[in-house]
Amino acid sequence: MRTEKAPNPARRSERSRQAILTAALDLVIEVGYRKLTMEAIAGKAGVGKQTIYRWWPSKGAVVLDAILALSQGDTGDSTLPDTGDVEADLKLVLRASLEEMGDRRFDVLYRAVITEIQYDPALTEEMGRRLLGPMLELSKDRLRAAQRAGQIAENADLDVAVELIYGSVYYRWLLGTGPLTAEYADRVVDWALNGLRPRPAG
Amino acid sequence: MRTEKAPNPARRSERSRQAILTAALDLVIEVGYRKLTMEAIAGKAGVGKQTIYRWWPSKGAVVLDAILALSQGDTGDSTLPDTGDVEADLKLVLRASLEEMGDRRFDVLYRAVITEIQYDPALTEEMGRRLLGPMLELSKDRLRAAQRAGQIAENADLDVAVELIYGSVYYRWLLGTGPLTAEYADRVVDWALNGLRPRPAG
Amino acid sequence: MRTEKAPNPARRSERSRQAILTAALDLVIEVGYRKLTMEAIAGKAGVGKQTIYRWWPSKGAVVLDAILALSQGDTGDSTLPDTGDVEADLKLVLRASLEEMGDRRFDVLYRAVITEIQYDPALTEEMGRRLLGPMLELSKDRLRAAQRAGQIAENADLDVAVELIYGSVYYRWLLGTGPLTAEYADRVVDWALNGLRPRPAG
Amino acid sequence: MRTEKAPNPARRSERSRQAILTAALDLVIEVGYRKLTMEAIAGKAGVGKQTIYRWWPSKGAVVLDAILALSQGDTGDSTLPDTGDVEADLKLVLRASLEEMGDRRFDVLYRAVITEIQYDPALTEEMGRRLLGPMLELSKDRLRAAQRAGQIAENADLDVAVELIYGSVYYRWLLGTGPLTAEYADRVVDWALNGLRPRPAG
DNA sequence: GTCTAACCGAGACGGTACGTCTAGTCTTATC
DNA sequence: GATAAGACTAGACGTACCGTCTCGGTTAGAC
Repeated sequence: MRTEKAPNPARRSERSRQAILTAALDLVIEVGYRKLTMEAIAGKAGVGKQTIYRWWPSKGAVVLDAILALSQGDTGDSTLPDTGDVEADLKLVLRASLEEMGDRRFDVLYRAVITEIQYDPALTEEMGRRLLGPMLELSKDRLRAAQRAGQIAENADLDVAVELIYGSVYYRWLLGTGPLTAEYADRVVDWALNGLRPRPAG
Repeated sequence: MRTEKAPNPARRSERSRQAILTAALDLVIEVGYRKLTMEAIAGKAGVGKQTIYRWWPSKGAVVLDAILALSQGDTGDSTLPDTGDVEADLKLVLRASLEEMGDRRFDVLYRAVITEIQYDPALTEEMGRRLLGPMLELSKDRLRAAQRAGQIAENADLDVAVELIYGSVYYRWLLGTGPLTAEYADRVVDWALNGLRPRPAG
Repeated sequence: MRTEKAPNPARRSERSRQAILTAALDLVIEVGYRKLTMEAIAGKAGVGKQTIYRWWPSKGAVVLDAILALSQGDTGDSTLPDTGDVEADLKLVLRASLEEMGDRRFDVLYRAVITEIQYDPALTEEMGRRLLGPMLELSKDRLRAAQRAGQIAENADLDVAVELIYGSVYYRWLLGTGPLTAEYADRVVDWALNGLRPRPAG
Repeated sequence: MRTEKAPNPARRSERSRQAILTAALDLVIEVGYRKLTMEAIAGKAGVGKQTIYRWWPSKGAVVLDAILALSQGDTGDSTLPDTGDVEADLKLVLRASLEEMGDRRFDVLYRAVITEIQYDPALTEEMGRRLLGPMLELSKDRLRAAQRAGQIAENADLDVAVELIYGSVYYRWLLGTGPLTAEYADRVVDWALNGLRPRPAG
């Protein structure tokens, strides 16, 4: 049996933890994920390397934690806007997402994490649980409200619906198959919603 | 002025080129992309490192080339099946894609390339031009045929349509937000197509 | 002015002191001096590292103390054997020394300390005062007795004499220039004594 | 069987070799052996660490090589002075040795190597073969000449003789049991030679 | 059919970062 | 206040690869 001699979290230095996350964030934005090194993080944070390795298993885990600390509360318990017009609301939200993706800092950060989760199931799970899951859930909530309002078919598959929408923009963003414009966001929402609307009796 | 002293492609050793691509492919599947090294490729291919650097700028470029060599002809001039039933045809095609994604070798290889293009615009361009573009075009061709057959609305936005479909499955595949089952492929096609069908007049 | 905040020796834990010295001794013999670490000593002694640093300035000081505790009393107030035959007595003593040097535990321990005093004058002083000085003194005492017995010249330089003898064996032992056999001990005593004997008048 | 993939000495960079030895020498004198690090040597020599590890197994091996390179030729094929008076000649030589030991650079360097050979048999062997052996041999040669000249007994044990002499001064030097003065050198030679002289017949 | 420049395999090189280890200090809770 | 425990900053360890740079040894047009 494996007895790794786990460190005692009660003794953990909050000051160091903060310094590491902040340094990681600053550096990944400054030099990019590929050129981000544990040594640089430790140096900038004024921390021994061992302190990083004690609490995180990898560079990717540090950066994911840093991002999560950043977006903490963003999706905490908020909801999407609900003006009564689901199409307008979704377009608004999606345009905001695209705008984020156009922000260099967001772009660098999220590409880093998404790159990393390709090779680390534990990170994938955490990413899904703490970031992507809540985000999709928000949209599903909005669609559910639309369902109750009769704007969307009773039997609509909301899981698929949100993935149609977000999948499209992530596809373009990650694979670079086309420009990420607000106009594109609108078209995606248009055609995705088009299939969700209640059918006239018949 | 930049005088790179470009190598003369006429003198390029075809034997070495093949050995490098084969070695890269074998190794990336064997040890994963992260642990793939230029030295290992050179060693396995029985080739000097310089020979690799002479013809490729980076590890990612080698692997992309290796993949492209693999899938050469796959999408060359073929078309998607056309049984007259666009829904069935697309489901068939999408199920096949998901099956590929479930194949460890494909999975490792494609994640490697997609990871890589996040940090290299030149690779992104090549990937889009030689792999993703043609793939999307095939589906659009099939949808155009469906349009002609009246199964899909005249004004349907086919660019968006194919990205709704492929975006969904790539989203799940890359972000790990859910299982990639054949049943899921069907649901995606169902709801994506649902919005594309011609509306009854009025 | 230097205010080191010296610890209060009155409160020193005798139990810890013993445990540390014992652990140090065991470990240095087990793994060798180079691989001996303060952490290992602390761990084996069931003692905090700080407790070691509080009472000893360095690893070498601990080991020297451990050795001194070991050989405590050995040279305390004893004398060398005196059978009346100074040559035989010295050979006996020197053979015993060589035998010790052949004992792995003694060897490891003493090499450790001798290594250490090369870089620490305080340790050198302590080593000389508590270990080497008394040892040389014993031999000088025996030679003085031989002088009184007329076996050794009145004017013989006893300081030099004992260093001729011990210097030879330490030289071989530390520099590895030849085997440390009993026969070698005899030859050393033979030729060293040879120059010390009283000259026939003239 | 062990196949370490040995480097090819033919390809060895002489420039790097020299730079490493010089840097090691400078640094060991500057900061002492204990604080000498491979990284510092590499840095000062303008060399990758791997280049050091490729050709030397340890820090001690580098320093020994550096010293050997220094004293190259010193003992190459030279002989000790021979004025006809063996006592005077040996005193001269021994005083010179003591003077060296008083030179801080020599002192630091030789203590480093002697420290090191306590833990590395391979270094001990090399040290003996290339440095100590030749040195002792020189003195033995001089004593042999004295034998031929009738100043030393026919049956004198020259191996023991030189070790009596050098052993004494190394003992004081390494164990710090007394001052290393020219006067001490004289006394050592006096009493060591005293036992070697031919006995008057009878 | 030579010549000769470019490519080739090999691998040493100067570097950078890795992840581990230990030093010596600092912190916390216990006795 | 000394202690056991152990987290902390610091920095060297020895290894792995990077991408560049020689080295001879082919090898393929140009003469």
